[in-house]
Amino acid sequence: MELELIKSKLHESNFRLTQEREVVLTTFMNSGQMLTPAQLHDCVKKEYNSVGLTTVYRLIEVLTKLGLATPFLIDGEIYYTFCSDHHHHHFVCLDCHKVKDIYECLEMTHKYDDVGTVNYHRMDLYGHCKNCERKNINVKSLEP
Amino acid sequence: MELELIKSKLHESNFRLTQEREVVLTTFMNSGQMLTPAQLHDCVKKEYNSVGLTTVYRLIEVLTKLGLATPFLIDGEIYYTFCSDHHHHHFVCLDCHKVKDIYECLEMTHKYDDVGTVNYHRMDLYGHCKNCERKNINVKSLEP
DNA sequence: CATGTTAAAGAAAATCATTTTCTATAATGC
DNA sequence: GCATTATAGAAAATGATTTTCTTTAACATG
Ligand SMILES: [Mn+2]
Ligand SMILES: [Mn+2]
Ligand SMILES: [Zn+2]
Ligand SMILES: [Zn+2]
Repeated sequence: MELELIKSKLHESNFRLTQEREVVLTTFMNSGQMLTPAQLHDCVKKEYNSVGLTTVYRLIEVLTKLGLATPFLIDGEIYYTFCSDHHHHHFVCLDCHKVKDIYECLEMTHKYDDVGTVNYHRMDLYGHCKNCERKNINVKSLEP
Repeated sequence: MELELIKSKLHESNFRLTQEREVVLTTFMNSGQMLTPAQLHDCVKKEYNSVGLTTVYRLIEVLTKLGLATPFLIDGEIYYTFCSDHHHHHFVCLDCHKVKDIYECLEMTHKYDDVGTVNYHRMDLYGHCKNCERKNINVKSLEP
């Protein structure tokens, strides 16, 4: 999903397209991983300097409301990842925190009619991405 | 899952079975819903009085480590529900916060080998339980 | 391209959930 | 019982997030 499309979505909802938002949004989208607000703030500071942490919090709030950011609760910490607003699932690497979208959905929702009305569902897979797998093998091979 | 089994699990891990823990644990298990630590504390106070909030926090921490409590992130709040430690999925009612276990699992994990190694997954269904569905229909029928 | 309107930025302060500290108590094993 | 040690609970500390307030800049309008 490209920046221009997101910008038009913000625009549609009467949010202004400030320079700060564009900077944070670009960093967030390009990271490909889940980040805490503080981590995102750090990433932004590396490239551009001085965007307030408050501004980062506020953008994450806006994106979450619009369905463009998804929160993950890992070990008591809340992380966010940028997301398109079409339904999909996620694979999260527990090492590097990279997130991969999984667009296959078994649409199993209807199978659970007996519990009540299912409005939506989410499925998260947790593990280790191929990149980190490789690294971990190399680390192990160095052990005594 | 009955109380005695949980108690033996705690015991195995060298946790002491205090009166306070038994009280909080019983309340937690019987609630059938997800609760914030503060909400659980309130529930406990209704029946027995005076168990410290700190104690509630500590029990939730212990249970989570043992895989006997599952956290849910709903609208920025972290809720916990008591859980058996066998893999299963959940249906959460967005009205009353009751949680239903779903023991069917499609074991689809292997299908996603291409993203990396999947250690575990979770699937959560969100909606409205039959009880709340009924209530909501009644409420609607009262509208002008 | 002014200009008025208003959302948003940022700094500082406030809030509030959670954790830590410390002492007294009670659970456990012998 | 008795010694050992984890835990309860009160109070304080911490720290993430939110709120407040003033200044700035985005946007619509003509
Ligand atoms: Mn996504
Ligand atoms: Mn469960
Ligand atoms: Zn990885
Ligand atoms: Zn319900």
